[in-house]
Amino acid sequence: MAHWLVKSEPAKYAFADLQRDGRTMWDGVRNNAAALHLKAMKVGDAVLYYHSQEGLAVVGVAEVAREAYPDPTDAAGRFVAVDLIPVCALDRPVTLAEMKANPALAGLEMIRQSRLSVSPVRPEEWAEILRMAGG
DNA sequence: GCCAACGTTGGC
DNA sequence: GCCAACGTTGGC
Repeated sequence: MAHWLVKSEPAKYAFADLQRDGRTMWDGVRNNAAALHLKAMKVGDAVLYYHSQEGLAVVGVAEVAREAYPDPTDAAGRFVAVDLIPVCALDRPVTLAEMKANPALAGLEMIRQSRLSVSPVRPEEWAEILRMAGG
């Protein structure tokens, strides 16, 4: 099972919205690198949910419920969407500042390339972030 | 609000 | 095919 991290502006779609809805279509990705990651996702893969712009922290865990399919919001048909379901909120959010300050996370893709909205997370990085969350 | 990073576009 | 200009994202 692979691990991922997705970003969302909480003002647009927060983790609480995903918990309320029970499931969401992760659409609107218009970046090729991010789209490649979406295409690599498998059902059951675990996904960290990060709040950008406001919060600046990983706040929850989600799971891939449907693998990549054509994004209905992309008229050109070049990009894909996946479906996500909520798993749990973190006991404590893990902030970007904390992650940047942790040498164990120096290689984290979302830190190395800050604009990438969908990025892979290594197993040891996943474990470290959950540890920081108090889980 | 500013700016850095980075992807995309378009002229040549 | 190169590269400058431009747009977008996202942290600060």
